[in-house]
Amino acid sequence: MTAPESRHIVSRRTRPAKSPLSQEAIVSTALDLLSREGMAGLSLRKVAAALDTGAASLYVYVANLDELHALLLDRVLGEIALPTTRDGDWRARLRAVLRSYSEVLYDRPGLAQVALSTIPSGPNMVELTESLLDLLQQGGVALDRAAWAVDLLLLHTSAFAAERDNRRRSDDVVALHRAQEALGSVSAEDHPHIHALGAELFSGGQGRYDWALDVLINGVLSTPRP
Amino acid sequence: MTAPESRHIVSRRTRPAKSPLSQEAIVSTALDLLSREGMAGLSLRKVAAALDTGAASLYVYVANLDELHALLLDRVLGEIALPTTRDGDWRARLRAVLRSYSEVLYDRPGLAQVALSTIPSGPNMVELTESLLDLLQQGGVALDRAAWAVDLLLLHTSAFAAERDNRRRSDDVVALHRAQEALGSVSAEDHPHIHALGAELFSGGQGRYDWALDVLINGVLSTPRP
DNA sequence: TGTTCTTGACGAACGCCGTTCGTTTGCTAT
DNA sequence: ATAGCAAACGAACGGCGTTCGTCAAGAACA
Repeated sequence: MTAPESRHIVSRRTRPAKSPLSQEAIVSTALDLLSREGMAGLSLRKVAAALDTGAASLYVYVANLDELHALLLDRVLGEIALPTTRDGDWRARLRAVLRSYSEVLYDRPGLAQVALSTIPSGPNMVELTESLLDLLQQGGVALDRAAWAVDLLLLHTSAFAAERDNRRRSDDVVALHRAQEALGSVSAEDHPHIHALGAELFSGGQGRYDWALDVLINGVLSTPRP
Repeated sequence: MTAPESRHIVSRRTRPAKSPLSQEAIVSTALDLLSREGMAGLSLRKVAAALDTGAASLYVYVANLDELHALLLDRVLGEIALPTTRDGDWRARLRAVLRSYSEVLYDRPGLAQVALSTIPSGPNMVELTESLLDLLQQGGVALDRAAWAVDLLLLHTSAFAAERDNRRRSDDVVALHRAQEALGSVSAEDHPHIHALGAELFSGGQGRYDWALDVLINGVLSTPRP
């Protein structure tokens, strides 16, 4: 018997096996599917099937697909390793948090796109935001500037993860090749810079990410808010 | 009679009215639909219907929906106002080009997302890339650094446009409100920075964009490539 | 205990979607 | 005139998110 609160979601948990369907169970199952097949292979119907029920049943716990996406995102954000100390190099810690954020997104194909099309408000996002604000503060960034900087850093990192994610999709491998050919075969007269660069335009993996992050941090440190 | 090339797509243009269906016509029609209803209201079936035909007919000129998206994107990039002079303030010109890029994406709801999930290789993208490389060069940025910077600037601007785009969707207006409440009601003890910021976390429209762009430019200028 | 009320579960259906297949149509070149 | 062939197209396949009406089971109450 559960507590006899006047009236509230009580969700008979008293059943033994065959998990009684809950938002948690739905998100967990969806996360499984996501890790294995990516966003493309994630649908309410498939999640429901994995839970051995019909899609309509999910709507008791989840308003719609978008909400499920947001829940997935916040769940995943919980895996980010947040700094446990305030000693030493704040910049390294900031880099580590953002790298962790990036990896966590990248590990779930398509999730980075969700991060870019969702306004997150889950508890883990709150935690992450607070951590980043603190790190910037440690770096001497004033709080109002840090507010904008956090948004910028997260936006950039999400976009970077999404780009990396795209490049591994087999469709886009073809597109990448097309792009390399298109940019590699321009005339030296019409497009001297591109011509001079050649394959350089597509170079750089991890190094490029690190550089971009330093660009942002340096920029934040040297650009006061209006 | 058309030129008697041995064998090639000849596409009987000899018909008078009722446009004979071509990639150009398809992209134009899709662009109409896009501007009016956004990406959400854009489907091969609707484009085909607007052309008074069936969806299957489009596959002669367009490999699939993704390719149509890429074609749309590059077509739209053609509207960007590229600089016509190399005199004066290169920074202002760079800002103007990127602002133009951003506006052009923002005017078509959902197109910014496409820019983030497509590896573009169309002629207008080539032109834009060359322009940006040139602008950075004018600012004294070495070519190899500029190559990475162009990618970073475009990625950031696309992401920013996508974020702005999201915020206007009615669904996300609700989500935004939820986020404001979630961040506005945290305890001062657990999350002192967020608490101190309050509504500040959501402030800033154009000013925020301008600041972010300056962050990037300053960062690029002060961060050498490894 | 018996009866009503509430709410989770769920099958079926609606209206979309991208893409494929097989066929028909109409021009071109022989 | 006819053969060849690319374009056009109708129909269908399998998938999707979401809604609706119904059913069943536990809760609340008499």
